[in-house]
Order: sequence, then C-alpha cells, then structure tokens
Amino acid sequence: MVVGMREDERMEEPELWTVGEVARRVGVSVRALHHWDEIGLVKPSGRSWGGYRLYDADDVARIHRVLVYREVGIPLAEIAEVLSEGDDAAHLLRQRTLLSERISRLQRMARAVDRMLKGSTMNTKLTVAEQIELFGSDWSDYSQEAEQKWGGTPEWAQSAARQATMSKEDWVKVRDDVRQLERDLITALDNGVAPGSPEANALAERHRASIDQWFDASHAKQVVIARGYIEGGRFFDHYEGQREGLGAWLKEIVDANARAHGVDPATAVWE
Amino acid sequence: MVVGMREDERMEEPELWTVGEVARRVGVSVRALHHWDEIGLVKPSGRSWGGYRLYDADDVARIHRVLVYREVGIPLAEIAEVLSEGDDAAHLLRQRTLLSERISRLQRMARAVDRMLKGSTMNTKLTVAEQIELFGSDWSDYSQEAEQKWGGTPEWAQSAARQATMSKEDWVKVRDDVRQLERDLITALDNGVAPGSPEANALAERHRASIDQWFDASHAKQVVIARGYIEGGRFFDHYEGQREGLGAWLKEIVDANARAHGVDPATAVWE
DNA sequence: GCTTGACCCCCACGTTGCGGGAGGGCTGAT
DNA sequence: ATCAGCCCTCCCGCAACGTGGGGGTCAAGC
Repeated sequence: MVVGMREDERMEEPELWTVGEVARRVGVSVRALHHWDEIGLVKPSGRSWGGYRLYDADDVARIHRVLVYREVGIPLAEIAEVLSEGDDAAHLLRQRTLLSERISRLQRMARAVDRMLKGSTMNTKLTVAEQIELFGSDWSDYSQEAEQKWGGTPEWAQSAARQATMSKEDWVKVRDDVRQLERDLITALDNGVAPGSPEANALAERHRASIDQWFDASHAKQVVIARGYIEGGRFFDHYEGQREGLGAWLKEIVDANARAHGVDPATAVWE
Repeated sequence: MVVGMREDERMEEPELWTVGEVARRVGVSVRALHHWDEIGLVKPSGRSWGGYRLYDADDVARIHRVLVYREVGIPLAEIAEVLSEGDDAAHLLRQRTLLSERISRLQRMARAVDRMLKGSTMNTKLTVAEQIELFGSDWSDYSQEAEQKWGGTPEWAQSAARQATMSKEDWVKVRDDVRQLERDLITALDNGVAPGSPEANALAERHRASIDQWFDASHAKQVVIARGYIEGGRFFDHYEGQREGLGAWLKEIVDANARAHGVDPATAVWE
C-alpha cells in the first residue's frame, strides 16, 4: 500500500490529481473524463485556482465502478442511475451477472469467427433431411409455426444470421443441450420444485440462455414466449407430450424468475 | 425454398421486391437498408419507374451475408471490403484478436468482482516478503528494473490496479503458470522448434497472454518487451540462466508471431 | 523576470449506425 | 376521383467520445 510512495508525498493533505494524471492512472482518455464531467457522470470534486479539474480518491473510485459497467455495454446514462442507487453488494452481484453474460456472448462471437476462418461454415445450412434427422419429423411443423409467428422480426433475422455461422456439430450440441434442459425440467417438476425457488430460477435462466443463443432474450421477452406454452399450438403440445402440465409449470417458473429480476410478468411486453 | 410461393407469382420474370418487403423478409429496418444503400454497402440492383428501390434475389443474398458479418461485430466499412475483395481472412483475424482481447479484459474484471464479493480484497494484498517467498529472491530486483523501465506509464498503473485485487492464491497460480510456460519454452527450444511454425506461434501467444494478464498487451508491445530479452539486464539473465540462448530464441518466436499478425518487428513501437 | 514546454481550459466539428420526422410522390383498390 | 399505404429525399438527432484549434496555467530554467 505504501509501496512506491515517496517521502515527499506525505499523507497530510488530501491527494488530488489533474485530469491527465487520473486518465493515466485509470487508463481512459482525458477527453473521456471531460465528457463524463459534462454529462455529470463523474464530476471532479474540485477545481484549482486556474480552473483545472481536481479529482480525489473518491472520484477515482467512482471512475473504477463506471469502468466495469461501461465494459459490459451499459449506456452512460444508465450507469449514472445505478451508481446513484447505491448498495455496494447489489452492484457487485449485478456486475458479476452482466460480466458473465457479456463474456459468453463474446465467446460465441469468437467461435463463429473461428469457424468462418476455417471456412467450414457459411455453406453448412442444414438440409431439411438433416433437420429431420436431428430434430425429428415434427421439426418442420415447429419451424413453420415459428416462422409464422416470428418471421420478419429483427429477432428472426438475428437468429438466421447466427444459424448461418453454425456447423453441424453445433446443431448436434444445441439439440443435446435442449434435451438435457427438458430432462432437468421434468425432474424438477416431478420433485415438486417451487416456482421462485433458487433451483427453479436457475432452470428459468437456463431456459433463457437457450433462447438467448438465437437472439438477445430479455426476461420480458422470455415471459412473452412462455405465454405461448399454455395457449395450445405446437409448443404447448411439445411440452405436454413430455409431461402433463410441463408447459404451464415452465411458464410459472419463468414468470417467477422474471419478477425476481424486476419484470412484472402480467404487464411484460415484447422488447 | 419454393415454400410460400403462391400460384400467381410465376417464375418467369425475375422477382423484385421493394424496401419494405425486403426489410420484413430479412428483419432489418427500412431505414437501415436506406443507410446501407447510401454508404454503398448494399445497393438495390434496380429502381422502379417512380424511383422505388428494387432488390433482386442476389441483393437479398448479399444482405444475408452482411447480417452474418454484422452479427460478429465487424464494422460496416470492413464488411464492404470483405464482400468486395473476398479477402476476409485478414479482417476476420483482426476481429478475432479484438474479441479475445475484450474477452480476457472482461474475465479479469469478473475475477476482480468475484474477489470483491468474497469481501477479502483489502486484507490479502501481498507484502513484499510474501512476494519474495513466492517468486524467489530475484523478484524484488525484477520489479525494480521493471519499475525503472515502465514505471509511470498507463500500463504500469493498469498492472498495479490488477495486482491490488489479487489474493495469495492468485499469485501462486500466476507463478505456476509462468513456470509451466518457461518449461514448455525450453522443451521447444531443445526440440528445435522453428520460429514462425505453428507451435512456436502458439507459444508466443501464450507468452503474450501471460503479459496480457497484467496489462493490455498488443503484438507490438510484446515485440518491444521481447527486445529487452537480448539486451542484458535481469530479464536477460533470468532466461539465460535457464537455458543458453533462451531469451534470444524467445525474441525470435515473438517477432515471427508478430509478423504473422501484421506487425513488423523491426519498426514496432510501444502502443 | 521572462521564457519555455508541458499541461490545462473550452469550443466545435467529425464519426458510426442508424431512428424519426417533414414534406412530398407513386400505386392500387374502391 | 379519392384514399390508404406505400415509397422518395432531405435533414436533424443520439451516444460516446476523437481530433484538432486558440488560448490560459504552472513549474522550471536562464
């Protein structure tokens, strides 16, 4: 802690730094600090006689927290909000979740780039025969109903773009993941896992992740999708065929998990 | 492919669609298509009598390719180059590097957050005595030479910030990783692995990763650092003490790997 | 005491990938 | 003939800064 502190930098007066010094210390540009000052995100707590910005240790600490949120892609305006809401522990948990989401998304992008580099992709659109082989004969019905419902939306396009980078092995993995998730859902249902419990929430998050591999799926979107699970139609049949009440129960755990994330399932809308 | 084609849309005349139709089909906004037209990324191959944009099947195919590249985060200007030159490898490599850099930054942040969550951040900073215990008595010399050379730079600040959040276990892991890397380097040197070969490049990337855990280390920076390995000084001694010519050989594989990434080691500068 | 060079100030326009609206033309069905 | 939907071309705006430009400040050196 005292390492590197020289004799002449005694601790009496509160230490203050100019923009340039702070910028070097935290690794952002002077211009960025100016900007953050302008928009009120991080205002230096003082000014020198001649108008120089002076940052103290608290200011620098605030900058560090901004950095984490910025790195995960949260707009500065929102960062300002969450920072004002306080509570350190909540911040850390939130940051941890956001970081892992961001990491997995980037890793997926990296995998896609790797495949494109190898050239083993782009051509690998599955034929209908392969689709049936992989997912069963009902599959084309599903995909048609899905296209009816979602075709022409931005989500549909995003999903198509992602699928275009997938190899056959990826599809196999997708199928296996989905099957494993459904097995785990059934087990949980049979064991009487209650919606809102930690296990149920974890399963809901896995369900969301399995959608998120196709397009960016918020909790609100997940709720809207899960509504379809009690409305009849192919998706309802699919779950009901595996266990009675599975679709309805899945909708419940999704709703409860959304509530835990500040989304009211009753009023949730797409987007 | 012919699914959804109605009887009255016979195949004689080439099919053409207006912006709105295309936008719905591919799931992007009309405004985005206007924009892509403006910047020349995707220009409709025709215009109607009254000036309407008319896209044919090739245009739509091009749009799909754009979507794929956009999905992995490549800027539109580069996508235009990729689609025209067909020389995607360079851009994809660049993108791949950017992605891994961002991923490792995020992972470091995640580790830092984890440690803060454990609440043990402040208590487990290493004392100088513990550092010596872990790294051997040479360590303080290294760190002094390093501070001589790099102190006061943004990289030094970044690295100090990272070290401040590390626990003793982290340090042990760092030490073990470095030792393993050096063992592998020596093995490769003894086996006559040639600079520029895939194995050598992989080792160079591991070396870069081991620097990257301290601060963001580009290939250029790595080259600059490796120059120090033949200049004498502690770092030279460190490698030479393990195997004759190890420092020089390491510099060579670093240079070759940098060249493979489009960096000329002869002219490389810091940053 | 005055200059030098490294900082700092604010201003203002450039960038990327569109969103959104104004003010108008085109087209097909009634 | 008219009306609803399309479509067109400007053009302004957003975030989150980068990149100068013209001009003060600050500590040091002569």
